[in-house]
Parts: sequence; C-alpha cells; structure tokens
Amino acid sequence: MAESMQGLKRTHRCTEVTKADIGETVTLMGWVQKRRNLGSLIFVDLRDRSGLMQIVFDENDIGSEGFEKAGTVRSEFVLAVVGRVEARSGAVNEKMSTGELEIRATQLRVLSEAETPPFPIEENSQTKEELRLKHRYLDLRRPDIQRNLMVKSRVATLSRNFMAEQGFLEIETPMLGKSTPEGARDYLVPSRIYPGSFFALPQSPQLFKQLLMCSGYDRYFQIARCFRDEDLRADRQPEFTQMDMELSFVDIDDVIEVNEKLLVHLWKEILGIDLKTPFRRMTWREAMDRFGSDKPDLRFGMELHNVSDTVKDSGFAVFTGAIAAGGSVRGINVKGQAGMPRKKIDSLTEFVKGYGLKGLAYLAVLEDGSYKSSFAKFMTPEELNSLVEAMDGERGDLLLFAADKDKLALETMGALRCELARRLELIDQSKFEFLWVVEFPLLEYSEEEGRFTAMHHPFTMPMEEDLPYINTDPGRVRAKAYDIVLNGCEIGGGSVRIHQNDIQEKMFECLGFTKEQAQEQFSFLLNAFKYGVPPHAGLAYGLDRVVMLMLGLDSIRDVIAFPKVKDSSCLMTQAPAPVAAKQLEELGIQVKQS
RNA sequence: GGCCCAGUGGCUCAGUUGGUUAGAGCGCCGCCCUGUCACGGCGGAGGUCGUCGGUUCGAGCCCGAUCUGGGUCGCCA
Repeated sequence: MAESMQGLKRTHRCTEVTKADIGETVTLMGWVQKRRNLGSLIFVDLRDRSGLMQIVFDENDIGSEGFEKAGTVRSEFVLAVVGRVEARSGAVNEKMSTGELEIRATQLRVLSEAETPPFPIEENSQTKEELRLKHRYLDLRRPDIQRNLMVKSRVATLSRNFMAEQGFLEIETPMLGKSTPEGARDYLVPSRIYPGSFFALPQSPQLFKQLLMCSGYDRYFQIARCFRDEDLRADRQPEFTQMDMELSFVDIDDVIEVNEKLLVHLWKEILGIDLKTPFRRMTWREAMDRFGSDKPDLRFGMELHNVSDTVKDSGFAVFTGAIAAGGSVRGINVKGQAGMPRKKIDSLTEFVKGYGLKGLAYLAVLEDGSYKSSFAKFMTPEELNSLVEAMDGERGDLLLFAADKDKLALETMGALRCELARRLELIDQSKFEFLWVVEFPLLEYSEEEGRFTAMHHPFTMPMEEDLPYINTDPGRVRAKAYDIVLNGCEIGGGSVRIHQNDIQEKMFECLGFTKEQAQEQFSFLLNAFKYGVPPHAGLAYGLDRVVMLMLGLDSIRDVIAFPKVKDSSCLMTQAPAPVAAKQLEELGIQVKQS
C-alpha cells in the first residue's frame, strides 16, 4: 500500500550525505537497489541518481510496526527514509562511495511498491537491447545510462555558457519547414489546412541560420533537434541533436579557432583532459590517399600505400587490369602478421567483399625472407621484391592489396585498416585524436542520378583558386568545407557559405537546377541575398556523437534517452502507429491497404 | 533492398554425432538467521526451446520460410 510523503522533505541525495553529517538526521528518498534481510536486522541499499546509501533497519530504532514494514520491502520499491547518519562500525564497504556511512532508520514510508523488474537494474547490463528498450523507463534507471545523460546535460550547459561568452545568440529555428529535394529523405508532416501539402521536419537548421546572418545576428548558436528519414546505424538515429552555429564576417580559420576553444573547454571541464591546439589538419585528398577515409582514425598507423606504379607492368592481371581500367592498387602493411592463418585472411576477404571488392591479394614476408602469396606465381621474383620494398615490407609482415576503381580500392582498404586495428587491438582507447579535414571536393558525381551533386550542400563556397574549373572540370573544384573528426568518427562539419548570387546561381546550374527550380525551392534565401548579405560560415556538431566518444561508448543510443531501433520505430511507444480514419480524412490522406 | 550475427525458464547462458523426465547461475516465492554489502541455510515454483512448415520411427539440434533485435553495404546534400 503506497503511503504519502506528506510532512517529509528530502534533505539529501544518497551520496550527498558525507562524514560531516554523522550524528545528523536526514531524509532520503529513492529506489530499493538491494535488500539483505538478516532476520532481526535488515539492510537496504537505497538508490537515486547520485548513487547508493546503505540503510539499516533495527526494530530497536524504528519500532515493531516500522520494522515489519521494512520486511515487506522489495527491489525497486520507492521509499522515504528518515534516519540518523552513522559511521559504519568496522564494516566499511570500500566499493561504495558512501561505504563508510549508513543511515539508521527511525521512520520508513513506502511511497510506491514495485513489481519485480523484467531485467536487473544494474550497471554494465548484459540484458539484450530489445528488452531494455521495450522498458526504457527501467533501463534509464541504470547508473551508467544516468551518468551518460548527466554528462550530456553538462556538455549542453557548458556549451551554451561558453558560446554566450563568445558572443553567440541562441535563436530557435522552425521545426515545421519546407521539404528540400537535395540531401536526406525528409520526415513529412501533413497540413490540415492544405490537404496534399506537407511540412518537412528539419534535417538541419541550415537555411534559417544563413538567413539569421542576413538579418545581422552575427553569431548564432542552437542546440537543435534534426530529422533524417534514412536507415539507422550505431552512430545514426532518425532524430538526433545538432550543436549548430553560424558566424558572419569570418573565414575558415575563424570558425576553426572558436571551435577548438569550445572543444578544449569541454574536454577540460568534463574529462579533465588538456587538448593541444591547434588540432591537426589534413586535406581530403591526403586523408583519402593515406587512410582511405575522409574521417581517418589517427590513433594507429597502418597507412595505405599506392603501389600502382610499382605493379603496373607486372604479370598479375588483376593488378594490371585494374590500373589499365583507370583504377589503382592500394596496399596496407600489417606489421608482424605474416603468420596470420589462412582462415583469418579468408575472413578479411569476406570483409572486403562486403564493400564490393572482388578479392584481397596477400603477400606474407616469412621470417626466413621467403614469400607466401596468393599471386606470387604471376610475378617475377624481381617484381615481388620491388613490391615488398614499396610497401616497406620486412620479415614477418603481411601485405594486403586491393585492385579496383580508385574510390572503391581506397575506401575498402580504409575500412579494412580499421577492421584490422580492431581485431588486432591496435587502438589505444584512452586517446582522443582530433583532426580537421579540409578542402573537400565541392561536387560529387552521382552515377545513380547521372549528374553532379553537392558533397556538403549547395550553399558551400568553392575555393577561389578553383573557380575557373567550375564549368570545364566541376569534379576538380574544392570547397571551403571542413569536418572535425575524432577517433575516426565525424563529429561535426561545416563550410564557408556562398554569399554572392552569381556564384550561387552557377552552383545551382552545376547541380542541374533550372533558374525556375532554384527559385521554387530556395526563393527566400536567394531573395534575402539581394538585400545585403555578409560573408558567413558555420559548423554543426552531432552532439550525440560527441558525447558518445567522450564517454568511450559504441552507440549513440546510450546517450539518447528514448532512441529508436533499427527500423526507425520505438519499441516502447510502438511508434509509428496507424491513426484513426477520421484523422486521415481531415488531412486528405488515403492509405493504401496492403 | 543486400549480406552477416543472435533468439532455449524473469535475466544471462549450457545443451555432445538428432534419442526417452531440457540443465546451471542469478532472480523470484516460503521458512530460519543481529552487521550484511555477490549475506548465509533449508525448501519451492517456473521453460516444450521466436513462429510456421518440412525431413525423420524420433527434432532445441537438420532443411525451408517468416518474425524480432543487433552490426554493416547501399543510403545518410
């Protein structure tokens, strides 16, 4: 039977009680983590968001009625306990932060009884995610998740304060906006007033923050929810949080400078770590060539080698064929792994096939200096020697090669590099390696659409020196775009924006927009630009990813209170769900029955 | 849309080459216990193996389909 808390007021959270309180009477309220009933003595570990405190129930202190009530207490009951703070007499628990203390209860109220939870409420849960997410309200009681969300809250607060000090204004932008054809699939919201018309939830506040610059707000900041109707990953949810900013009268270095300060501040305040600035910078081209990725993980080496020149005249048709077709041969040197069993090499081959590569060529430099290789019989000893040399191969090394179209060979070897580092445990998990990747291509050719698409977005400024190529060789034009990468994960990105109408028009032209289409989609932005627009640039972080990496977690689900599962549904609320026919009718929507 | 992994009491798992009553730890319930904190002791309840179909004398185990969850490729300006 649940009791009222009337007349009681919580005085402390569990771990806020300290040795200084010994002898004082305190009132704690929280959940029963564990009960240990010794017959005439009952111990209860009481839990709240701060941690645990041991309560001791003794009939001599609490009376027979209270003691009997304490005997009925079970896991996850919600209790109010009034009692005296005492030092534990010779039975200190060093595993608990409050292990030297306990509360001798003089009053107990059961504020809520509880059924036995479907899974244990404990740190480092072994329970399947499916069950935990179905009962997320219970999962969220677990201390590790609570810590994650508390850190996220601190990151948000620290960032707000820091940005305010730097002169940024926090301004909200709409959730109900207009669907845009470029980029990710939009979540649509039907309009009741205009049946057949739809709002779109924002993929990012991009256009609105640019308009704010046009309106003179100078420095804008927002922690904004964003939505993308695309498939999920461990680091991708359909709704996620951006820490978004835009600045006027700035160039790349200004944006980078303020953001390095922000990251230094966050790492110092939250983790006590002093980050060294400036962070490393690398062009996109260099990142691709050396690491096969536009978000290289710099916590380990094993860089890619381009051995195309070395093998282009060799006898191995897989290599020469790929090169003749305009591709390349990229290798990585897995130090000391010449003895890798065939079975493991086969599983690496399976891994690269997942990326579309047809196979993986290998050459092991054995301890006696001889070679064991999948392609040795196609090459002369001299050719093999020069290949090993080009790879800096030494005795004991395993050399792996991919031969294909440049992009595929690079990206696959980049992925293989990370996979090997994981399998061989080459990654120092305590490291934070930040990197700015700069000079991204402005445009990317889409085979599917048969045209160029914007790599970042259509408002990204080309690099001045590349402007002459925009008509003749659009793929060659680099953008004033930058990503901030941490440990192989893109945590943020941004660009200098186009603020001249003629360049913007040229950009739309490259993307295959007619003047009319551009007007139709972006007239408000183009019109705004007619009335005086400052040069501006910005950046947005994936806040969830930032916090995930700070905490060394593998999935952003662990820093989002109510995440969606793989098919973008919510196991707890069962959303999305059908709606009443009347609602659909009101919106002028007909649903095909399957 | 493709590929890979997992699905056995409330939870986490084990289950030999298909063979009779499917096991363990934790949890749960009852009784006992004054210093426990992985409390202890005694006793007990609880599953037909995600679902459907097939092979077989016989299926948790083999085959097919399907559902659910995870990872990933495509996708994510």
